[in-house]
Amino acid sequence: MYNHNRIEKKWQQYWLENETFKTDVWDFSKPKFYILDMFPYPSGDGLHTGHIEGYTASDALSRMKRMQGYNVLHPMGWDAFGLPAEQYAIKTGNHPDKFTLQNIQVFKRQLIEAGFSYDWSKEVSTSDPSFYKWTQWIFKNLYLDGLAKYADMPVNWCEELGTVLANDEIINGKSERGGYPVVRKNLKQWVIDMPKYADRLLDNLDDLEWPTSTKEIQKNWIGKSVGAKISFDVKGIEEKITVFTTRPDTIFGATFLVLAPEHDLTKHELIKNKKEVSEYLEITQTKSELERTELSKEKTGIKLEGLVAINPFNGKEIPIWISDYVLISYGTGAIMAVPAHDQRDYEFAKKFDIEIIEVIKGGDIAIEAYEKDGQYVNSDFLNSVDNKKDGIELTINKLEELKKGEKAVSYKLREWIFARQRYWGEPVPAIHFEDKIEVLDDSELPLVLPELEDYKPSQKGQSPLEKAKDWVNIEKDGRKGRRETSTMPGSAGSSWYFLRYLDPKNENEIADKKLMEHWLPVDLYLGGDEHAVGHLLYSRMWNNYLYDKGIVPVKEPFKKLFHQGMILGANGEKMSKSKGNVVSPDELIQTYGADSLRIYEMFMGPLESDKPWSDTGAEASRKFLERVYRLYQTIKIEDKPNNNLERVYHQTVMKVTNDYNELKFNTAISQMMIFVNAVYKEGHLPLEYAESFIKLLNPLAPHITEEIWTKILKHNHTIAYEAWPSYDEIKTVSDTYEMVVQVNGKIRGKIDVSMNTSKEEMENLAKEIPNVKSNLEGKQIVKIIIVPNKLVNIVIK
RNA sequence: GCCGGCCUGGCGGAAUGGUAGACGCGCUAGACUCAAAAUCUAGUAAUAGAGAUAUUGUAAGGGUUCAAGUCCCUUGACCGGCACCA
Repeated sequence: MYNHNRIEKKWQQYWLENETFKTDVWDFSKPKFYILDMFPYPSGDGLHTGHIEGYTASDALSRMKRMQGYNVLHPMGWDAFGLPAEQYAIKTGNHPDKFTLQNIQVFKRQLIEAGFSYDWSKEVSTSDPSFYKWTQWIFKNLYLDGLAKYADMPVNWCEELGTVLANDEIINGKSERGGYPVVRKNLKQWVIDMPKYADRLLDNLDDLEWPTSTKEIQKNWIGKSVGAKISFDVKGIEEKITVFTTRPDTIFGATFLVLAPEHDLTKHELIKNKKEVSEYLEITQTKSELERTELSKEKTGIKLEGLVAINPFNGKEIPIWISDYVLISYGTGAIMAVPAHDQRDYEFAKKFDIEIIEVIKGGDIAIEAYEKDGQYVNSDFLNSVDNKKDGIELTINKLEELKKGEKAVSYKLREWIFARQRYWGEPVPAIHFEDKIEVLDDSELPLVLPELEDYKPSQKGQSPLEKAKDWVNIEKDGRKGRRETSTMPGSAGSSWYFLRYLDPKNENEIADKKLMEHWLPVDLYLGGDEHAVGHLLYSRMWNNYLYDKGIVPVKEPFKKLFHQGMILGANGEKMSKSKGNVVSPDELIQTYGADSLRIYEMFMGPLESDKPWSDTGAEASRKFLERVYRLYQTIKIEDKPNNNLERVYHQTVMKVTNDYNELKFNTAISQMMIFVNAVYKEGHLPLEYAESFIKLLNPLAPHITEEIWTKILKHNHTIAYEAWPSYDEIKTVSDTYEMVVQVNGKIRGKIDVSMNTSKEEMENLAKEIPNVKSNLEGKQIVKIIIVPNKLVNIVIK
């Protein structure tokens, strides 16, 4: 039995005292490796098993890379501002300010006790003024460059949380935090113009080594559609109605237009049925987002009497309707409805008895809309065109000639709603003067969050900062103004924190340019997949923007991305307090030790999969480490070679090295187990192998290996920078192998032969095996397939 | 509805188109022990057989191939994302 508590404490202290893992970022003499973890928000719950999982993986890779001679940057910090941290504080009756600091202390202790090799001299916290000075500075620049705007627009309002929310913070019409209802509301709000970067965020994905699923999620979220904008004249008035459509070629089937309820024209004075229209608008406005998008519900709408649109090609009059199935936030907020070839328009037309004109043959429009390809009919100049692509192109060309339309793209990606009417965030560094808005000068940053006793959200849409009257009302150059009282969302600080680790104390810029040039991009970014459309999109956008400004030298911040899977409870369900299936890292470290916990979480299965927890499995990892420790105490370690172990040793070095690089820790561990089993069987261990094996195990079990390295192998300093073992690929293969003999693909025999036996010899040996012989009896050999150094397959008839 | 992923023993899982089940857990038997734990040894996909061996077997069905867990098609279950996006 080894005493994990004593050994682990001792080495954790040693690493801290000796600053073993402090990175000299200015040392450019070695190849760099920047390996980044998604930093946690410091809730009072402390670390959970999922944190340990991802952080162990990145830590193991960091430790190997150091031993391989890389200058490794492996930092950690705190996503300390934002809704999660603030909600947690409110829930537990604490002030977020001190509470956050307290929680950070707990997290840091836990990370140290797990044996992670972070360089704590690079620690950052998003709620620290010296950090958020630069968050505000980036915002200021976004504003000056027209990418941050104060605009009147429909936003997501959550009454319960007392704030607006971004689209990625809403799941199925409810707030991600707390699951409260969210409604659409028109409000003046700070937004960041994500759509402006939509194309680049899409195109750059091709160059990133990211999981395909994450790329797909981002592609879907950006939701690029190519089509056309078509402008319809409205009879008798100046205003036109512009619609966006991906199928301009179906325009001869457009039998009505539909406007979103929020569309400007719904308030036009020539509308005859104003009363009914405003009644309809009122009903739709009180609906929550969830109700409005209920798919199962029947379509509703109302016809605008007194206004008709004109088809630009044939002058046909087209009625105009309002319906909430058209969204103001997508395209132009108006569509041309082609009921014959769009199911939604079809349902609407059926319900309100509107004409349905078939323009593409192939379906039966008496039953349903036909949305596939086919020959054009009833379509004037398009009737002779035989495919969709040409039809669309020709239509757009004609529209352009008539000056009635043009090619257009539309995105689902919307503005990032950037303000929160909450206390715990970076103050937006802007002042509202009577005539205009101004952002603060660099010299006025950071704009420090005022201390407030009562920081709780109000339900009237006002920020708690309104209460800090002295702070809000200011006079500048003789003009009276009011500070913006909204704060920034949680994702603000996390959109650029990876830059700050390079140079966390720099007071003059985000980070020294030379450092950014050397260290960026992040070589490997590890974290959960729940940030696929939030943080991972925002930070890409900010980085692209900073690249455009010449501040950051790379377009994309994270070259390679990896998501660890979730660790589930033993019952296969997500760990949660209410289900009572949560396991606590503190307890596990106390019982089994950090090394055991690390080994177990890496051995459970592939890093990327969700895996259920098992108590016996955690115990088994402890037993493996015991077995290793016992091996070094009981087996004879001598400075002389052992041919019986040579092959398995080289195989182990090769497999462990390759698997670590690919984050396949489960198979690396099983190979180390195979090696240990082989050594026990042999009863003897050459010194070279003994030392190398401890190096191989060190990244996953750093404490026990440091102990063995110094106490048993008698070295007088840390193993952290010892050279990583090398292997000889030739020595990984034996000189004999088990040749498999198949008859018609079924195994009929196996025989040991020497490597590189000739094909003829292989065939002859195969035919001599009794069981093969009897299978061949009386049969005709059709073909013999020989795979050198592997197998013989005899095909018979 | 659209997009992506996944499905292998009792369990976690392993398998560059070439011996399915590595490694570990659990279980069974044995050694050690007064006994237990720990440790060690052997066994452990199913069916039949004392055994050699044979047959079946990677969600279901089909296909390609000398050879399929792996490639292709169809279907199903589960997980995730988006969803009245024109």
